[in-house]
Amino acid sequence: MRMSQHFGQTLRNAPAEADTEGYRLLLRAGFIRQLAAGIFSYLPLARRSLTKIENIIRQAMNDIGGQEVTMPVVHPGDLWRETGRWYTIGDELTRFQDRNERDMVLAMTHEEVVADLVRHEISSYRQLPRLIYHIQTKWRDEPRPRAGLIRVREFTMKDSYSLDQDEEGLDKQYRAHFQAYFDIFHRCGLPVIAVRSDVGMMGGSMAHEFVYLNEIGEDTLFICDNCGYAANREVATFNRPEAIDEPPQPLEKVATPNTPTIEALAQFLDIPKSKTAKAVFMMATVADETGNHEQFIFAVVRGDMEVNETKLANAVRAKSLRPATEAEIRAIGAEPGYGSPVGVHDCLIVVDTAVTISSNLVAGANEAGYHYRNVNHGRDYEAHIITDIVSAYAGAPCPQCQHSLKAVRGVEVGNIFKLGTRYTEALGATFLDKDGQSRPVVMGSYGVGIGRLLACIAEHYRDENGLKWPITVAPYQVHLIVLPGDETAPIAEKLYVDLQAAGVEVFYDDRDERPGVKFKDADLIGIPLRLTISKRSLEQGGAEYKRRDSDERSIVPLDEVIAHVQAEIKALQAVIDTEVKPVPFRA
RNA sequence: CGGGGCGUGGCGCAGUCCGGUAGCGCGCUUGCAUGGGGUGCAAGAGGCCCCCGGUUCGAAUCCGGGCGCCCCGACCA
Repeated sequence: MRMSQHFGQTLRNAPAEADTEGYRLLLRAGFIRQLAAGIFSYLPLARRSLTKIENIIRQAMNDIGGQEVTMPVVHPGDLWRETGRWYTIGDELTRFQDRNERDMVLAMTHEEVVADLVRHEISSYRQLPRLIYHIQTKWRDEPRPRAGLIRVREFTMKDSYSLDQDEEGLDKQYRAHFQAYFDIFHRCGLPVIAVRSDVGMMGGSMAHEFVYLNEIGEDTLFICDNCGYAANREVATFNRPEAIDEPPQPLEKVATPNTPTIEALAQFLDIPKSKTAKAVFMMATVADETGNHEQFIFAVVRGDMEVNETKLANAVRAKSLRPATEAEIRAIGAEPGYGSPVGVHDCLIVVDTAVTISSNLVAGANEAGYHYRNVNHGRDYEAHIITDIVSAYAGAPCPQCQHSLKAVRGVEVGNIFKLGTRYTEALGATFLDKDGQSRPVVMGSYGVGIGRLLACIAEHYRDENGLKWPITVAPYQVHLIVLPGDETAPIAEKLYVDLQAAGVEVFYDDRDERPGVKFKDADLIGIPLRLTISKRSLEQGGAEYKRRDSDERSIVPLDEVIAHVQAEIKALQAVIDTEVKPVPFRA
């Protein structure tokens, strides 16, 4: 492409809304433009990089047996009613009516359509396993888009769906994706880690996220530097301290004026927070045959720990949780700020395991200004559910090796889910097995956010002058600059033509601009290799060659330029290839 | 949904408190000079001051209502 013909310009000043550096550079270099909150246009440079990313993904998917399809962006609402998600998903699912007043939705994901296809196309075990995928626009009306391309409302995603007879087949395809995803991200030059994650609104039995570790991310992860344990905050566990073998003491009511918080209580009684039990009151929305209803949840955790709402919601199979009101708290016999499970009624008591192995805790007396000393689970109250409902924290002991966990931020660029039969059962997508038995197809779903991946690469490969694309995803391979001089123009023109004829992707700056402008733009756009034809370079015997990631410049004789460039591209590619290697599966 | 900020040529901003001819830098156009790190000089083009209503002789500025964008939180396959 001749830069004189190129659509899109570089900017000296980035628009004010750009807050992360990678986003600023993508705007300044003319890759993307924002149309509305969380809605972007991709200009030619970005489009070329996206196409390369997509093709890397296509190859990886095809390599594990994937077949590309395209599924619609607009779905009938009835299909989403059949799986129940019409009712369970809130405003992030955009609904509208067509001219005949039929309910429609904008696709935020495609499980429904896949299951619908499956029920029409798959009838026999002979047609399984299968893997289909597509690269398609999705719409999620996020409450708060942010950080440029990291969290958007309209986005392109590769999503694949595995179809199997049984769990065993699913596991095989799941593991194939696990490796394929590492291959994809490594070919794009992006370092990622895989972490266990919550299955969330997708439902299912196992899920991993692929995370690019960076402060701009909005996922909090807990990782162990010692053994490699890594998990999303939503599911991260840690090793509970050993039970303190302390004989139960008699229950004792004590006056504790003005101590509605654990902080104040521990200070007032001069005890560590770990010797207290904290009551957290939530209202859970639970669905059963009769529809949705609310259930009061009385969660008990040790005073030094925090309730993890995802874990709690999973423990009680709630669709959603909200804090209980003071009136609701009093209605079960508790008192805000002084609550304990001792003597409450009409609620589901969920107790964290750390509480059940601790004895003689201080807990509320369900009366303002009073607490009980020596509260013991099993003697003073019974839990309905005992499980892990607290968040891991920085410094907590690793569940695998006891080493101290570290909290880090990251961006989720991909995920893999074992869905099971949730969607196929709901839609009646069944097949006949060898024995003639009708069984639901077992599904997995696997996503990669394409734009988000581009944004992460931009964030990772940059310096103070601009972007520095890895060769595999760079919009062009070579940035050719021509500077004024008697012979420079015809030589550069010929080089431009010859490089392209040799299969090299060239971005040719043929504009009438000052040298400084051209060099600044080249650095900003970040194409990996740069060639300059100038009076000076010709005097020195050829073209000046420079890599974006190095300050070294060299002169390459004109008749060797093409071979040199091809060799350099190959060398850069080889560096990427060494990163693409098997990664052991961690469940 | 709660809290905060912002909305003025393409981009970045000043002007708003205290109402009186709409400004600056960058970019853009033209010319001359320059020609290896966003060059210099000169002359230009370009604005429903987010929208609607109100107050006023007069509103970018004051008042009311809306919309949009950004940040923090809530939320988030």
